[in-house]
Amino acid sequence: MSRAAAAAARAALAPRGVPACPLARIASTFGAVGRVRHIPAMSEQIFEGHKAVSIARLPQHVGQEVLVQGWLYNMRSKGKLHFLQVRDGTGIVQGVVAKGELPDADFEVAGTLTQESSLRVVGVVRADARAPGGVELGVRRVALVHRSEPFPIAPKEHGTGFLMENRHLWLRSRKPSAILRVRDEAIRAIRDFFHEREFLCVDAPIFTPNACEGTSTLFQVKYFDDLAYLTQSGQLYGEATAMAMGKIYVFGPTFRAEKSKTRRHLTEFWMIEPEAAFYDLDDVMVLAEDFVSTIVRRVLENRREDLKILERDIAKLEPAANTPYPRITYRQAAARLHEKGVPFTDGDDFGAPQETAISDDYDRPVLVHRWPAAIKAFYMKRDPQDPSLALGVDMIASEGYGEIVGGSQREDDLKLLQERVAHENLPMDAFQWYLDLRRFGSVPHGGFGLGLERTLAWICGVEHLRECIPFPRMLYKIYP
RNA sequence: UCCCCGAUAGCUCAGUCGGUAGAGCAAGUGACUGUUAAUCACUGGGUCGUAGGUUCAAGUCCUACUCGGGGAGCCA
Repeated sequence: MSRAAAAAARAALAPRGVPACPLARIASTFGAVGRVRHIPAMSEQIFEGHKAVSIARLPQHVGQEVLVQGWLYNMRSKGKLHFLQVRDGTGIVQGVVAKGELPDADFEVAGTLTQESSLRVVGVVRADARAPGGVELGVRRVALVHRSEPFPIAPKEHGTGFLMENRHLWLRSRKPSAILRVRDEAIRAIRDFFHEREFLCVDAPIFTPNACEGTSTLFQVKYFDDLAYLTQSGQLYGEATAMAMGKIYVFGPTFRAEKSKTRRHLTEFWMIEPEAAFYDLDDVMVLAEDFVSTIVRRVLENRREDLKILERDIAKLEPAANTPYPRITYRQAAARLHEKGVPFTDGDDFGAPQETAISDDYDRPVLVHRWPAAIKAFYMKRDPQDPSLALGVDMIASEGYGEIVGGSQREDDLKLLQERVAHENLPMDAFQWYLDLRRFGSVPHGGFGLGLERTLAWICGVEHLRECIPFPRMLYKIYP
């Protein structure tokens, strides 16, 4: 179909009173689409002749009479006026219900609405400087879909324990909704980032026959007549796939059964693990800073309103949208800790206080590389300049949010890797397939893992990791 | 596994020296044509986490347990 013919077809199909090309609006919201080769059938919801419009897109419909479908977030009444705060997941808009401007029966219904009642509202979109979102709705019809029972979460202060017990309902509130939208943006930024750089999305298994790194406590499950574990990392499988496809990433859930009871831990979280053949440690570090800065940039570009709802100090986030990120060695970091008087024993891993002290020196995340091999995983390659060091790198987020990336160049020599497996008392048989990767065309390679929820907690500036996933799984907590 | 803190109305909390249970908000009713967590008036609302102990008397003191929160270790 020629471009002109496509335009004509679009014009013919476009409903009255809306712009001729709905795809143009989608393109502007979701990023550029290529040449439009066909016009998809879009699901449209009509009520009494009015087309449903999401609250986020109301500013594009000023002057039009539209349908909004959603839930009552809050209501205030003033005499013969009702102010309905209606939410639909994309935003909140105020509907002004004035007696005389709609059927009396609808006015009466509006007056008796309870919080979180579901409803359809038809009204005229009008720009109003007093409205927080810039527009409000002059209501012409109110149709109750379901009258809500008293809603447990009043627009008031609540404790985190109570809110988490009602997580299925709390998701409807402003802050959780904003975080879910930022999460969606970050996930799409991640997929776009890797696609643009020719990394293929592959999936690693969730059931695994053995502990990947042999260290963490894992969830045990019955696997027919055997035992299996829920994966703690897709990395080893990622390495195998990278030897097949060159550059890949694994994006999936990860499970840890450790009894960590802090705001920085979940038992189920999402991890993104790129792995690339022919990458050395420097390549891994460049990739990591490029990656994290891209996620930050995308959220700043497309989800600024949500960051405002979250009261995020954007000035503190903006430097992280630019590369390069500072890089220091473990030894330099250790020296700096001593300089600052932070308690620390050389050779140890960093705990939360050490991470915070290191990151406080910079306005963006910092990469700490070349760690003592003794405290790092068996698969990390030794530094040829100093075999006591592993070619590993951690990225520590700013403002005390801690480690968000852990990565390394992998050991690609069969003999050395076998020695490491033996030294760590790992089951050699279970690792034969992994060792095969060093038998058949072994190459230098590396990658890292990024914890999605920790990254989101930092970007959103929220205190608790559990707020960054719709239904968090934590120590002893699995409801709702 | 260890350390610290907490549990009183639907929610957030106060409750003095041990002496018969309080507030704000929410809910219900009513008033008000520009409210932004509206305001005002009235109304209803309690097995003080559970079990035991001390005492004439326990929300309050003691012990154990349960649940929740924070942290250490471990990790992303």
